[in-house]
Amino acid sequence: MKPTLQAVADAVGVSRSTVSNAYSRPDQLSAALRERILDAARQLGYPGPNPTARSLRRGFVGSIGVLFTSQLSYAFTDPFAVRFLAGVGEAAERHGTSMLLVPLPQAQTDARRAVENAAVDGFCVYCVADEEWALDVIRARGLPYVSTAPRDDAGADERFVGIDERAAAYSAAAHVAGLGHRRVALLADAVLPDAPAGPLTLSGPQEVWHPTTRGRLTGFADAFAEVGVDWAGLTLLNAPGNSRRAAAAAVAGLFDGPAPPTAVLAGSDVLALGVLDVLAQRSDGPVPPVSVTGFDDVPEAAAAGLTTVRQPAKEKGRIAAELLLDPPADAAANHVLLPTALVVRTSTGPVPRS
Amino acid sequence: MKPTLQAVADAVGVSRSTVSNAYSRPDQLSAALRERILDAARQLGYPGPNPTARSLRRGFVGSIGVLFTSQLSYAFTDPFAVRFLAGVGEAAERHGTSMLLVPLPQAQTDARRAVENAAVDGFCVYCVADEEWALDVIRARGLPYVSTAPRDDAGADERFVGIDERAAAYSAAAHVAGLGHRRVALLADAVLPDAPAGPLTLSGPQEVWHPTTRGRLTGFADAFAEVGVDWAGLTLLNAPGNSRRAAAAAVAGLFDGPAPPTAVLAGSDVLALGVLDVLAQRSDGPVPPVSVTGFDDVPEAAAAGLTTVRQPAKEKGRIAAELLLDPPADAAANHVLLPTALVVRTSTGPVPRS
DNA sequence: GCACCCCTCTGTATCGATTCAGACTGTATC
DNA sequence: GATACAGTCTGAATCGATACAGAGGGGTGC
Repeated sequence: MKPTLQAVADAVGVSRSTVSNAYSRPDQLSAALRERILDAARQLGYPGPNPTARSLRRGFVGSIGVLFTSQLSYAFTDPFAVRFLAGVGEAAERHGTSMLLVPLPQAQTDARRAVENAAVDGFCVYCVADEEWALDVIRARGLPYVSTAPRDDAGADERFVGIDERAAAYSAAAHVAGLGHRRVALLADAVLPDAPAGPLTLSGPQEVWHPTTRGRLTGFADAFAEVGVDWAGLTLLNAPGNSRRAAAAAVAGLFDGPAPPTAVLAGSDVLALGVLDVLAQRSDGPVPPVSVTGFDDVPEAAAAGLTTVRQPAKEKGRIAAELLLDPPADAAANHVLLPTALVVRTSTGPVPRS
Repeated sequence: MKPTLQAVADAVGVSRSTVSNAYSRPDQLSAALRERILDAARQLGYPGPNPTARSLRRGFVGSIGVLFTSQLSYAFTDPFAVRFLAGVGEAAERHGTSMLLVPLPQAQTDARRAVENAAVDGFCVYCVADEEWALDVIRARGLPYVSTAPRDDAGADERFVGIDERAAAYSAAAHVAGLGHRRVALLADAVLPDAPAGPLTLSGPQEVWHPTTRGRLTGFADAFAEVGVDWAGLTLLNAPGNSRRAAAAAVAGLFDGPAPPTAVLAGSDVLALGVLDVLAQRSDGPVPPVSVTGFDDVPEAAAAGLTTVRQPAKEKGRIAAELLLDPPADAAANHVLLPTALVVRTSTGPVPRS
């Protein structure tokens, strides 16, 4: 039987309240008595107030949840997610708050249950898929949250940190279009739920499922529309799972046709790197170079010479947590749009003369 | 006022127990009543049993803590730590358990408090510094834990997952020694607490502070002792913080003397990569190449051509969590030693003839 | 000398659930 | 027809703390 606060109280001969105060409100009792209590606690092996009981009574937990709407293990595989987590961790650390990483089971019901059961004071929702149901649960629990994906029906007061996905993507596509590319493939994760890796036909970017992906593809499309390439003229590829492997699977056979694309615009660096992997392995004779762009500017991108759109990953995490832990009084400040920048490296170049 | 379980009970006209059972033990009531209760709950906006209250009564929380005895943000910066976390996450996911990342404040007292206050069922202790005090707290709380650093006074039944640090380090050093190197520098983190970056004099590896570092340096020393280079003949460098920058600071000026080392053995890949950074920038005329080895075989190591000792990072995390969540009946199986392998790449070579 | 206040400490109510022994009903067993 | 038993549901006890009003004693101001 582990000693309780009551046991310490009995040992010292004071009331339970006083022992509690010795731990949580030292100013409420004399220093001498406090020392006696702490000594007795040490003697008894009392490890301090039970965190769970304390949370129940106090009404808060002292930790924030980070929700990935996908495998938790994914979070550590994706370099962008890792940097995001680093930012969250930094802010949490500063506030003396812990981070709870909540894995979501595959089954919808269990996943719901997981969000319902998480002992946290709020959530940073990092969306890699549809998250509406999760937000419903969080709202029902009356917990605050910060979202990182644009949502169509977001209330004005809803806390959000993100970027202008469309404009950011536009900048990359405009760069590629400016280099003369007209036969172009767009590669992205979560274009449609449950679609396999490979080509996909949609009547327009507005049909794209995931809001982040939708924003980026819209930006790509807009830039090419301006140079006379409409949506139907672009090749759309789905790469479910946002991994190098998924990218490789998605572009399989892409360059073997009679008029292969001269550029691939990817919705993330990870996908772009996957494409570069594939291109690097195509050493079957002299092939005209293919331009590739990514998105995020993860650390690996620089080494690979990848042209990409930089967004401040760590900053995003930091601000998300900050918005949760220390919300600004001004409601407008709850909606943060971060800057992005096109980073041109060696993976893009002019269209080769064929 | 958020609805409680009692409110739902009142609405339906049943006892609190029955509502509780509707959520936690569906077999304890008729399906019809259960539906009525769940409906009422939905109507009232009751989000399910309060996790904290549930944990208090049930006696467990459903999450495990991961303790880094350093800045939490470090955990996401160090590629080895990230892979370790990925492993923990994988196991946690499989067990439907959440992971709580606990940031430790600088101040000793606050750090103690943080471990005392973490609402978890057990700890994976990832040590980057002295952790004895943390283990004391955890034991006082009566919580199970898994350690990943060798401890001298570890009980036989103490759960542990790690590698044979000495033997692993020995293999790297023997390789370098076999290449003919005799003027060698050893570079490591946490050689002594609070020591600045740079050279350090110790009478032997047994004086090294951190047990992991101690094991590795002992292995290095053993290999060189066998070829006639004793401890005093080796240059010891401290790189506090285990970062590329720390490595760069530690080796500053190292190669400018009359008889610079021809090889640097680092206690981690991150440090080794820092050394390679420095060497790459020394383009001041033709310098004889310096052999460098790392430790861990993080993803970046391969790209850099770094000779290193591979240890299964993700596996380590996975097994640590597994040991915690599903301890083997056999006490001996609580002590897991993982295999390591020397991976020879291009960063090591024979001593240049001068 | 009285009123007032501050400093310490106590006692009770409360946070929101789960547990478990039992009450009650209806059905199967012999 | 009595006994046993399975299936449902209830009530009180309990998990381990914190909050808050207030009691009691000593000091201060006037």
